Amino acid sequence: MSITNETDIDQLAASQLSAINQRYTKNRRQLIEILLETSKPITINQILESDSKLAQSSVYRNLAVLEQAGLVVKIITNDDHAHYELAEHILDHHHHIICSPCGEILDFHLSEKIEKALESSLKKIADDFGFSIDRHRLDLLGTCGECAE
Amino acid sequence: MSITNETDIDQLAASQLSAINQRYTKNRRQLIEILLETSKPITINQILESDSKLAQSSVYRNLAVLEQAGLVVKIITNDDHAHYELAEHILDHHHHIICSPCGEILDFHLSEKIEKALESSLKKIADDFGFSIDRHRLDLLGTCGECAE
DNA sequence: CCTATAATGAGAATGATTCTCAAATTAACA
DNA sequence: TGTTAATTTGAGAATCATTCTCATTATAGG
Repeated sequence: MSITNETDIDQLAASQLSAINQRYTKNRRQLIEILLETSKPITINQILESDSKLAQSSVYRNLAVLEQAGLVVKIITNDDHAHYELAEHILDHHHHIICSPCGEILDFHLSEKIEKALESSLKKIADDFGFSIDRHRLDLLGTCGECAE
Repeated sequence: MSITNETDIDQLAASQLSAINQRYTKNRRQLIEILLETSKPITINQILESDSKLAQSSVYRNLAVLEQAGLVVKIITNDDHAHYELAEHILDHHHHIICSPCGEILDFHLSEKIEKALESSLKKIADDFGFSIDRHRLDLLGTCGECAE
């Protein structure tokens, strides 16, 4: 269900970007690559620290463009810095376990059974509220082993 | 399961504040009252607009204190402004349905059955990751009826 | 009523993010 | 493979929610 082939992702990225009249430039490709290499959501600072020569303003701008294109998801927590990762149709549907002290975010998966039950519940609830739903998100907030010491 | 009696909340607030060596002052009581009156999470601007004469810096400071005392929860979304509401042992355990266009947040409840199933799943996952968990949060992201028009 | 300590309010400082604009790059076509 | 028009880029300035500072005010406990 997840896409790992780089060519496929390039095609996907190009097509989703062109759908919103945006180009798949070298900078944007590099961002996709960095996110692909990382197994967890990362901050803009982490992207800038990875010797990528990307300008800060371009990273902000391009992550916003990639988010609009539906390729990237911005994750906001109580941490000062937003985290970014690839969208779920590229990775796969998952949730986040967040360490409040250090801000680190890791991905986890729910069993298919619970995920399904949850989704059908949520659908009903959205109807009751007259909302159309884009997605749901489930976060676990706590303290990782390292920060607990 | 939820507390609605104002006297009870005052006692609870006083006791949870004193546990972290903080006083239950007039300003802090007023914040609790405002949050109690509102049925949904609100922003600091909304608090300031409610003719409460509270100083902006005090509202920020006191909401942080109330959060540390475990009386108030700060809700961060993609909206620019954080939202605040009373903690779950005062209201009750619930989740949020968020309208991305307008930023409004409403509370919803999951059936007890699904909530239980979810909790036991999450407990296992936290163990696997070596995390100690404070809480989980589940958000529905979409567009409310009004914004859809 | 005193005194020590904590809380308050006004405004300054911080810092992540967004905006601006001249220079560089790209797409499309001849 | 030039030429041109439109988009993207990068450096730094601007924005704005939030946090900090500090003199003043309120509070708890003798």
